Amino acid sequence: MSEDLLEKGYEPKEVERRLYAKWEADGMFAAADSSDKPSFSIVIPPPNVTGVLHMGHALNNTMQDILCRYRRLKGDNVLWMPGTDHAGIATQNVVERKLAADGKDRHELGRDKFIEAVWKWREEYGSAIINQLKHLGASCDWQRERFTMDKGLSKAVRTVFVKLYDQGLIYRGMYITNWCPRCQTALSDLEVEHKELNGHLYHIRYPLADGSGSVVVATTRPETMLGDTAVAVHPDDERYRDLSCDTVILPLMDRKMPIIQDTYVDRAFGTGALKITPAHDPNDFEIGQRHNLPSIKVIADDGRMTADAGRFEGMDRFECRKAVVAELKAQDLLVTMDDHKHGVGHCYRCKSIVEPNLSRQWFVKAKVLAQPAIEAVQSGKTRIIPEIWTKTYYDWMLNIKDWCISRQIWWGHQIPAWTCQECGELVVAMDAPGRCRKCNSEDLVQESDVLDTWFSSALWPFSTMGWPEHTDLLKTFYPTTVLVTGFDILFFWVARMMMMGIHFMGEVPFKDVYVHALVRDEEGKKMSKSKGNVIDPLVVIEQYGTDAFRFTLAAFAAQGRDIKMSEQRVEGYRHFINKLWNAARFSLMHLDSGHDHIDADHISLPDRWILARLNKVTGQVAQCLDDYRFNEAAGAAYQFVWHEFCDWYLEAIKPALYDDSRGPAQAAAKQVLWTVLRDILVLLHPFAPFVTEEIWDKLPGTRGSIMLARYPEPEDYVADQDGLNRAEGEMRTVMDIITGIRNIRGEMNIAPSARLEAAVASPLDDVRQTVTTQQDLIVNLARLNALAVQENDLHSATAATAIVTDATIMVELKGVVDFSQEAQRLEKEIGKLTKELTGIGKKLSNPGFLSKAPEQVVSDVREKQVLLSEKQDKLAATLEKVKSFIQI
RNA sequence: GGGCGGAUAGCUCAGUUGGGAGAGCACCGGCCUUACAAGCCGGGGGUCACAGGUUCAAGCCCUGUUCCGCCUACCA
Repeated sequence: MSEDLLEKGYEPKEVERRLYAKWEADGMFAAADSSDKPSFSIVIPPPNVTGVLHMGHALNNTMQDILCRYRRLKGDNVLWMPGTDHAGIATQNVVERKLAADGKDRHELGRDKFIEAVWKWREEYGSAIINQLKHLGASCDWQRERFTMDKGLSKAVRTVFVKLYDQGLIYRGMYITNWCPRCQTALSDLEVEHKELNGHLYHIRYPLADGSGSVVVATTRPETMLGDTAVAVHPDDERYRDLSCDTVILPLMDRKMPIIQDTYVDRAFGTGALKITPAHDPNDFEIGQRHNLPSIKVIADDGRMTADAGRFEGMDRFECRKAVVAELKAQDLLVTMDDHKHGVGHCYRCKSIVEPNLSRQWFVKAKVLAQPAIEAVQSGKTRIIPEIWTKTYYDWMLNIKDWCISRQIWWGHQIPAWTCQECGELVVAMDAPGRCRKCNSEDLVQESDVLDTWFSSALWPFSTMGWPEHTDLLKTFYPTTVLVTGFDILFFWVARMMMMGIHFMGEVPFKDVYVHALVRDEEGKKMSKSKGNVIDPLVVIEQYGTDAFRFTLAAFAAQGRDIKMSEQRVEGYRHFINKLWNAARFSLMHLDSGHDHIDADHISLPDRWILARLNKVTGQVAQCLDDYRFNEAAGAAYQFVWHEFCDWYLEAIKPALYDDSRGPAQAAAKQVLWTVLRDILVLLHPFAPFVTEEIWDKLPGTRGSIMLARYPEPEDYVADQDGLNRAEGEMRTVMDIITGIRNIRGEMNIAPSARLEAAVASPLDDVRQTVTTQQDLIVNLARLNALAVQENDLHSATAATAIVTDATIMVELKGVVDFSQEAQRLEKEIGKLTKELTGIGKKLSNPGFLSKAPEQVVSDVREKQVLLSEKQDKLAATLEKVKSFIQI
């Protein structure tokens, strides 16, 4: 017996800490810069440096880790590139809040000091999420960890910016953008969250300048009228064709402005007259450009009214709205005020209501970059899985708008552009130019804006591998094999990586994109702090162990469906981990050495059967993982280990293991047990890395980490493949017989301790032979006294009968049980058969079925009908006997 | 407004070319059978949302309806 017996229960905490440290120390996660092995690479979706591990991270990284560990076992050179994102606005907000707690704000500190404070903050707290990933078991190549603000990545960012600018794909200009008055920065369209709010639609009368009447306009934001510079109507609108005057007077401001005609106006909405505020509405801005209208900015960057708002100056924008409405009412210019539901943009970071605002910003001409990114997916260079997301991807890419990349914050990559203070020349360059190239002045000032965080993330697949240098790493691992990500950042991130990767590397950044679902709470709601329904993965890990948690995530990760997480489910998989542990514990009691050979001449039916099953299941699990069907992979492994290996195989070989007189048969059983357990560990390792490594370490005959093991291949076991395949059928018969007897026992409440007499009858020679050779096994697992094997059914009035394929089982019950129970049991069984036979009969009496269904299907159904009705007849005959016996 | 997904056992969900409705948990009955009571053995339970259609045959394909959920959008 092995000396390394396992403890009675698996205690994950200590094991996880110890093994992870060892893996890291031994460099088990390290990728080779170049290698003869096939390459497999994943770049991690870099978590925000401010982040704490949530369920989304846990799922996302568990999947990546399963793939990486699996590919290592398959023999690949695996790179899992880790890192974090500087998360511009998010991080700045966090640090600002921290300053505010000390009664300070960033403007007091100044830009340089503030950035210093952010770096300091990052040093202190920024590795939190990395440590949490380690708790999850993530096998990232930590030596290569990157940060979107580190030196190399910053260089990549500047290089890309300069190139795109030189190529005319980046430009600067005054445009309407989404503006967050709280964060005081522009936001991209994607960073705005639209929520339906109950507001009002105000109808306001604008008098005609000649006093002959008025035009009524409708708006949801009356305060913006202070910045109106025109009223627009549709050119074909009859209502406004014959106005006596083409000028109106803007109420409250007494400003004359034109009535213009533009086809943008929807005649059916409101009154068909649209007030135009070029400085505060994106559509109005475009109309304004078309008609050369002036823009008057009445809402300042901080959300307060400007001097151009006249007497409303200094008011908050919402306060001003009330004031404007009140004045309009007083002047009898407010025609109606209707309830109106409409979408309102909110800042995705601070949830403030976003204000469309006119400002000078930098943009990327996205359409040019999008086209090749569309084609790459169409041609299959990049596959999106599940495929359903390709349509979403196309839709967005085809309608893509220019990407506003400048942000008016301090934390981020400062835009590498300088303006000459003498002549106004704009210089875009990698580094600060010493002099103006035009006027030679030394007085150059760098843009204060920084880049959108997603600009640097877009370069992640190649910037982390050393680009713009031509590194071995890039050669070996770019394009990456697969990107694993949630659909919530499909546009933010995936689409932009596609664009940048193709543009700068000339190749797609990843061959596959696996898009997984969201993790929700038990009721299917999104987890959020405000709802208080957040389940902390670290708490789950603490309570149930990492392996149980990972297995749960994998088992529930069906493609295209959100996961509802509850602790109860994790508990179920903890049981599984414990089951594995105990199975290993049992095995180790009987294994004292490794085995590189199986004595095929002495292996038993259960031995051959479990090898055949292992063979199939390893192939199945591998195929599922290759197809990103994590739940099926986990399910197949679970079913095999628990319900085939533990429930049947281990029970079946116990007699051989305990009986030393069996010599070669015992030896063969140990060889098979060792082999199957070894491969089960490897099979499960990607899902449950810790417990498998811990058992591996205790398993005699294994050397080094399980991470160095080889994933089992079909030809690994015995040469006799036919024998293996036959074993499945033979074992099926044996198991059916055992289950049949157990069923009688259970249904009739016969104590397990009661040893029974049973007989199996079959007209088929090979069935009888199987049963005869497996007599001991059946006697043992069905808890019999003796088992007779015969050709013809033996009708006993005092026996219970069960019928399985090609065999009849009889269990003698005389003196054991009350026979009325057996009559009831038989009636129930016959009832089931009758129901099934009715369905089959209907089918077979349908001429359409007989003539049109494939021959195979028809004959299968016929065969089944014969089988079932034979069974029914036998049971009916038995029932008669039992009844007559009762009457006696 | 446009688009997408879901509706299957009490609960959570699988169900990949249309051909015998499954799992886990929960529930009921019986077991401390020398790895495991975090276990073992057995069992009950479903008009596959609704209405049509295609087909010999539909949980699966088509059309429509209802109810959830999500994404997206410049109707002031």
